[in-house]
Amino acid sequence: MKNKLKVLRAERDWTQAQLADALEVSRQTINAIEKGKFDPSLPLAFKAARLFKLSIEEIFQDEE
Amino acid sequence: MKNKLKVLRAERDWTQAQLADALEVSRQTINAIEKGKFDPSLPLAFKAARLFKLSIEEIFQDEE
DNA sequence: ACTAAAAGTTAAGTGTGCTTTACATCTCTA
DNA sequence: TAGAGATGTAAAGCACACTTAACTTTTAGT
Repeated sequence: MKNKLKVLRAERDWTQAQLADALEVSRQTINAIEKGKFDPSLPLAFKAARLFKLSIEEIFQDEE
Repeated sequence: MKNKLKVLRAERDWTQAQLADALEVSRQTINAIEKGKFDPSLPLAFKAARLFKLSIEEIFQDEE
């Protein structure tokens, strides 16, 4: 599962910690998701979509 | 997390077991998701979206 | 009413999403 | 070059996504 969190953060000049705060998860969780260590839960994906005003599919891309 | 799996199944006249097969999960998993016992993982949500040719948001609705 | 298939439910087990704590590395600027 | 903020990484632990197996209840056809 790929994702655009790092780019979306960069566009807004946010740190991992700031994004973590906005999504109410730990900084390590954001780091791990950005680095592809694991996939977010569906509720967390929805939260990110709401935050960035994008669809889940625009933020996260299934690699088959 | 609400979802339209039961309706989408009904439209196609599929059983829970058939949908489970198509999504490569157990029948109990489909039942539990339909009954709202837990949320699917993001990869499983993507798989369902591909299967039904719908967006994740069209199948699963976050209730806040 | 019988039967069979479908749906519902429960219990015990495995893997992973996410946590806290802690420490290491990188980058920038004073 | 020292220090601060940002990022990366690791370990231990908890909650939940998902499994298999087994059983009960509902639904529909004959």
